[in-house]
Amino acid sequence: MPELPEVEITKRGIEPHIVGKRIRELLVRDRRLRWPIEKGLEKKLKASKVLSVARRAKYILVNCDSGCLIIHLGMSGSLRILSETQKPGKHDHFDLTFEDGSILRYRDPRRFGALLWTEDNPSLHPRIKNLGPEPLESKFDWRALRDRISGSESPIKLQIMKNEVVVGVGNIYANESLFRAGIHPHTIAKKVGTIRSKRLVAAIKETLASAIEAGGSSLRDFYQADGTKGYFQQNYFVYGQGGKSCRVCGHTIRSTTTSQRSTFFCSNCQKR
DNA sequence: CGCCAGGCCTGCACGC
DNA sequence: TGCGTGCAGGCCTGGC
Repeated sequence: MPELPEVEITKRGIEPHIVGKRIRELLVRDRRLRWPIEKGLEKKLKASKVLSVARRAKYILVNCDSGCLIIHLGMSGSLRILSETQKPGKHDHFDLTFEDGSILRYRDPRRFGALLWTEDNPSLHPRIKNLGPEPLESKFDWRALRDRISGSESPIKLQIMKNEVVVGVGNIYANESLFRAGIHPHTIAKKVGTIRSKRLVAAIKETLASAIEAGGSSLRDFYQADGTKGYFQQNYFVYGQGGKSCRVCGHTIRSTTTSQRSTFFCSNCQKR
């Protein structure tokens, strides 16, 4: 499943192949994504030019001269560049084809992803305007975190997974970041003070940055933008490691549930 | 074959 | 009653 590092890798992967190109057509095979692809989008995109590609949270923004495509990969989505026509698979729901013959192909077996469109500034789009800070930007610091969680009685793990607190931290990296910060996932958020807020922010940044550097670790169904398989490193400290020995201290990694999501932690390394 | 994973929006339940 | 907050439900399908 693409988390922020995978989305960033995908964005970097497609960017050089589509910026500056003119769109031949949008070919939609199945409109039924998380929100149906709006009717008539094909017409709006015809002969548009791609100006730039950006990322906000887990959304990929394809800026065109006629408006902005907003792409979300959901849990099983991927984008890749094809240099020539290839027979589409069962879950290849749309293609964006270019005048030079190349194709940006979207695949998403579970259809939790989305293709949205705005002719406004994309930062004003309803899906984007209420998002919290980007984890890798300097604006996301311990004060920003503390200001958003200081009143909360809910577990810190839930807070860092909330998009209003910080974007791009899904279940895998929430578990990993809390391990790196030495904080038990069920710690009540408002009990995380200054020192631990600093540690947690640093841990989130390190965890995400190193995953991006590694080329995007992920679950099975992630393909890199060029179509080769992702690295599938899965050398996580705690995520998916229930019952195994902690790589740092040797204690057994515990697994539990937090609001219906799987949670992993080392009870020796992580304190409440 | 039944269940689970995952992101994230929506709607409900709860407490002041 | 109203509001903020927390949390469960639902979407979907491949893989165990």
